[in-house]
Amino acid sequence: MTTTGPTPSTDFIRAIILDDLKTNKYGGRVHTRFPPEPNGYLHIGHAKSICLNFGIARDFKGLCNLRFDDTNPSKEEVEYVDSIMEDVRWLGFDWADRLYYASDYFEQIYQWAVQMISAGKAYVCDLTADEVREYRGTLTEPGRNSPYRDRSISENRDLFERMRAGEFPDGSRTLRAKIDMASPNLNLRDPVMYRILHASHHRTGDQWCIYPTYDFTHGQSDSIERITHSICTLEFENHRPLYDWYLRELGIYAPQQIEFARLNLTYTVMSKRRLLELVKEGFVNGWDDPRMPTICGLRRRGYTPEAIRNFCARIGVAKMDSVVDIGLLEHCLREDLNKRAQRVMGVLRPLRLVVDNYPEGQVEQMEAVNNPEDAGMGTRKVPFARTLYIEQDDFREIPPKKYHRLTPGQEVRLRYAYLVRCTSVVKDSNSGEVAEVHCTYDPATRGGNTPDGRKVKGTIHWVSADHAAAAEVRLYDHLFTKPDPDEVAPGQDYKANLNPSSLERLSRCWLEPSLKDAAPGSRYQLERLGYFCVDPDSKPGSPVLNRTVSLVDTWAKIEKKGAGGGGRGARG
RNA sequence: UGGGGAAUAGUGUAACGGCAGCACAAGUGACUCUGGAUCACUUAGUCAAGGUUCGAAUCCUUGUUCCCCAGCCA
Repeated sequence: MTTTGPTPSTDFIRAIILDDLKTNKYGGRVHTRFPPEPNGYLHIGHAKSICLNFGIARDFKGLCNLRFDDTNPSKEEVEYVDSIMEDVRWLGFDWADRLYYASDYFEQIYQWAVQMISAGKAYVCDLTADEVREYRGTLTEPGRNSPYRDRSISENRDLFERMRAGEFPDGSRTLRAKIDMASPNLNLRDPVMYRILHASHHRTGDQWCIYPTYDFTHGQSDSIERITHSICTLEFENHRPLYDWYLRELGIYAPQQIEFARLNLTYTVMSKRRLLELVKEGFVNGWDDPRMPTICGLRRRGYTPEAIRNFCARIGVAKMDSVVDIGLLEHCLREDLNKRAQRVMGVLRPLRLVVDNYPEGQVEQMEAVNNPEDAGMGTRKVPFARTLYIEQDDFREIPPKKYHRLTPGQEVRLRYAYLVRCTSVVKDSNSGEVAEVHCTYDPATRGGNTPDGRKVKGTIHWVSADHAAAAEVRLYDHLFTKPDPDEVAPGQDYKANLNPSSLERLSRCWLEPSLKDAAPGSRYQLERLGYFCVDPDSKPGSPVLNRTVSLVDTWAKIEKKGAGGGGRGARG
């Protein structure tokens, strides 16, 4: 906090904690928890919560638990708990030996339910789900008491015991809190505490056929773990009075719940329901599809934990519903990758370039800088020869205004190699498209230097045709075409805004030879193109690259602005 | 039409009765062997109307808009 750089101002939650520390509210303790339900993969929204909870523990020298809120056996699976642990760890956080499951507390929670019954604060209700809804009333009308509300304590105890023993079918009865059917807060209209569910639980197996609801579990779990600050999202604000009521009636330790606004991002969706739908209906290739906002998707895309953590620090924490520009996430990514990614050359859409006056069969090893931002990363050799590939975009027979690249008569620099001047083009006899470009080089400019001090506006990348490694490159764009995917015509849903070109596969790309056996997961900057990472689909000798994010493209902006004037792409 | 929340540049977020600041985005220029990076500069804001005060984004009143709640989901 007292070191260099702008001091991040404390968010409203840290302000509360600071204050609690001052008043010694929890004896100087700060103990938070990250409580996911294992019913899906973690996404960038969870990362915000993870950074908040673990970050607070780190900042205040406190602790943060990982606890699975696994109270609904019908939706939860081990696959999800494994992935959640992997993702939290990958993000750089450690719960040490404090891994908990709400299901570990089932017996205690059951005993608390019995205690509530004995105190006359809970009853077994025989109403069906539909009837419960009817009796609940509406937003503006009070509800009515259940006809089973005044059962005797002993009858309630007996019935609840028999619920546990499995005597009743699913949905036939519930245990309900006896609070107030006229409460303006619907959560307080005799909420369900236990439901009958003959389902196998991922941890407790068939030990139980009744399961506590989240509402009757969450506060108590926090209480058992002596959580001081129970941080959750806004939609649980209405539930806080209920949690407080349970804790007070039970007479047990009560943490302080603080709600913050969940993260929303432009051009994507964040709800688990929707992400599941995209996976199940095949709109993406699994939870770790690089287009997904899931942590594993971002990881496969090439995101770094540092970039995600930095993003979470920059978006702040508040109670206002908001939508963060995905451009900020991309900015944080570029900022991190710029510092650490090794530079290499690769051509995505190849166009043959023949250097006519370069000796046939000659090969020179050109020295290239690995990272201009970090001299410590050293240099490497890149082979140069007579026949090269350059990017189709880097040649125009009829150049638009301000075009600095290769064009008949104009000189450009081949990065780290030589200055060349285009002399002629060869066109495909059928399509009429440019198939090959011929040029001559200036031997005095070896390494890309200009001994005579002459200025060259354009520098383009290249690979030697005989030495390059063939690769597949996958380009990604936003998953949705609109910043707000919910902006649809009547009768349509968010899927109508799915971006049909969110994935583009280029199968005939050429990379400099050093990338031939690049390890999956490693990240590079392909100069002038963007940041890429090696996908697990790669086979030895045939790499597959994902474009993590493009470089800021000033030329594209200029070209777009001048639209209507400049000629279109050479590749059509 | 019940209850609970929230409103500050295009976006996100500070300022806690005392000069409305920062970041991203956008724009302009410098520099450059990546049209990258970097640097400099510019545009742009307190939901509205009243009130209290020497002084209001901040306190009070009224209004407006948006979000959440009628799962035996979390």
